[in-house]
Amino acid sequence: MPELPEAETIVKGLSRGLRGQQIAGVDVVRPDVLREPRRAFVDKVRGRTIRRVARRGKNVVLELDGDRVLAVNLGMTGRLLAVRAPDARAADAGHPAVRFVLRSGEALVFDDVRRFGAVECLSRDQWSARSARMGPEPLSPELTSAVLYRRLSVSRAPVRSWLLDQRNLAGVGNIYANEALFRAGIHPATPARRLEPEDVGRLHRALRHVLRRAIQAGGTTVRDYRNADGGEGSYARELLVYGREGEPCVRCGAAIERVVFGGRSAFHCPRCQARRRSKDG
DNA sequence: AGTGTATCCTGCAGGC
DNA sequence: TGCCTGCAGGATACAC
Repeated sequence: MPELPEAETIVKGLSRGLRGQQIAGVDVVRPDVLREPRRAFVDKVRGRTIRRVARRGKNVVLELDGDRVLAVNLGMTGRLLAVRAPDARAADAGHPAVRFVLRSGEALVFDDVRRFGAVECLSRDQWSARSARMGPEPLSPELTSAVLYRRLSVSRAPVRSWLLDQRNLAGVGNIYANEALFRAGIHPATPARRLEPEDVGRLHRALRHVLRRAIQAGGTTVRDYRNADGGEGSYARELLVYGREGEPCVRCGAAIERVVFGGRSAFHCPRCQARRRSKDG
C-alpha cells in the first residue's frame, strides 16, 4: 500500500529523468483508472512538458506546462515505472494501465493490478482545491505537536481512523499509522480527543521518525509496492507490529494482536499499548 | 460527527 | 491436485 514514504521514493526516482521531458503520446490501456473520458484526458496531456515531479500526501504530482497537473493516486497496487529502453517489455510484464511515451523514446508507465489507483489531469486551480481539502504534510514544520493536539482534540474517532483520514493528515496509511501508534504506546482504538498532550507529543515524534526512516529505506514492500525502477523498499524489515499478529512484541514479548475496525486491521501490543477506557462526555 | 457496509479489482492463501 | 471462498484494502458513497 503506497503511502507517503513510497510516493516520496517514487518521486525521487522519477524526478531527474522526467523533468523537462515532453509527453509525445498517451496510451490508455485501462480507461477505468481515469476519471474522465479517455479522449479528453489524452487531449489534455499529449504534447505537454513535465516541469516538475512532486508529492502531496500519497499522490505523485507531475506539474505540466500550460497550468496542468497530472495527479496520480497509486491506490493499493499502483506503480509508476520509468521505462528507459524505447521498447522495453519489462513494464508490460505487469498490468499496464496508462503508458506515457516521451519524446526521448523513454516512457512512464502507470501499472496497477487492482486498478484502485487513479490518474487525473487537472487544471492548476482544480489541483489546488483538491490539495486544500487534504490535511497538512506530517513532515512539514508547520505540523507541530501543538497543532496536532488541537486537531485531534476535536475528534471522537479512534486515533488510528483519524490518522488514516487524508483530510486530517496527508499521506499516512495503515502501515505507518500502526507503527507510529506502537512507538508512541497508544492503543489504535483510543478516541482522538482522549489523548493527552504528552501522548500527542510522542505520537508526533513517532510519526516523523517512522516516516523519515521509511523514506531512507526506500519505502515498505509487503507485496506489491515497487519504486520507479521496479525495486523493492526495505522498511518491511523494520516493521514492529504491522502484519505481525501472534508474534512477540519486540519490547515486552507479549503476542501482537490484530483487531479490525473501520474496515481495516489494526496491529498492536496489548501490553505496551494498553487500552484506555473511553469515557463519555 | 461518527460507524458500518458496499463498491471497485485481482492475486493469493487456506480449507477441504 | 484443484476448486472455491474469503481476504487484502485506499478512497468514496451511502444509510443510519
